[in-house]
Amino acid sequence: MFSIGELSRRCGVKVPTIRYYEQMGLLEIEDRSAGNQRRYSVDGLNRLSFIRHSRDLGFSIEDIRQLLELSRHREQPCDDAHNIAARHLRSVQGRIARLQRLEHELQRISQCEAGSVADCAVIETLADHTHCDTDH
Amino acid sequence: MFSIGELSRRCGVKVPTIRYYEQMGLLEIEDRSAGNQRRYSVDGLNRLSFIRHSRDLGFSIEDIRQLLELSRHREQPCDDAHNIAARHLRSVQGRIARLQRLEHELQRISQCEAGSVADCAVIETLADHTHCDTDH
DNA sequence: ATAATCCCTCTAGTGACTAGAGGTTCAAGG
DNA sequence: CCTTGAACCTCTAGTCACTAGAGGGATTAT
Repeated sequence: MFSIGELSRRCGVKVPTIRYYEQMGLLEIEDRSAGNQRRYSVDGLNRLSFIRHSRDLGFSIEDIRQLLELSRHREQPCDDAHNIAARHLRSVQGRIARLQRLEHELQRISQCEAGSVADCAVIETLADHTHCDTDH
Repeated sequence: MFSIGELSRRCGVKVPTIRYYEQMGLLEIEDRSAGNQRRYSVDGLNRLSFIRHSRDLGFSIEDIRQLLELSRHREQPCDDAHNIAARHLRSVQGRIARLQRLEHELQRISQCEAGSVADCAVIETLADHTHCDTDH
């Protein structure tokens, strides 16, 4: 049995975050000490690792709730899991594309060699969208 | 003089968002109608365009506050503006790099051809970090 | 027994909005 | 001039995934 602090150290998830996941219904407390402190088994540890890893990969709490539910039914088809992952992948790709457009524009306007605000491309471009290369 | 609704249409910023920018101290109201409604001049329109464009480029409200302040002093050197833009560019690049690692990993685990949860790479990988290629 | 560390619950704050309640003002048509 | 409907006003609360802090109780090592 682990205390919440031990679980925290083993999974690399902060203590208040563990309590937050519990509140969100991702992680049940299996037991309490006589003095009302949370006690976890290796099951809890595995479940929290799953949650942490999913969060690292950018899945939302809601996605994780569904993925956890799916993972409990080992004989079911895994299409739903694939759909969740595919949707998330598309969202990540969309964000990358958008950020790359921003990167391009920021690089361009950062090349300004002006000395004063009056001629500065950064300020100028922000004030007037027509100075931009791409949409964003 | 424009009403807040006109400003909204011209700048493509929603009405509550304009009021939010005002509350954040980015946009002052220049005038009010007899019945207490906001009235803006072309100055307000330019300022809101600046704000909107900066937001489109991903600058934070705090960054925009500083950029707006800088843009008022046309004779000052523009090093500060460049620093803000450069810092933001680095942050965008960092986010791109991280998202690309996620993309890679999500693509990899999405290639799973298993039919059931028991053998599904998506679920498997989430449960066990050692199945990953890269850090994230 | 005591001190240090851990843990408990509860509330509120973050950023950049968005939604809604409940009421007032404006502009156009009759 | 009067009515109607759209637009406007302020204020509060909700979003997401945490994080910080207050004010207390439990556990563990000495």
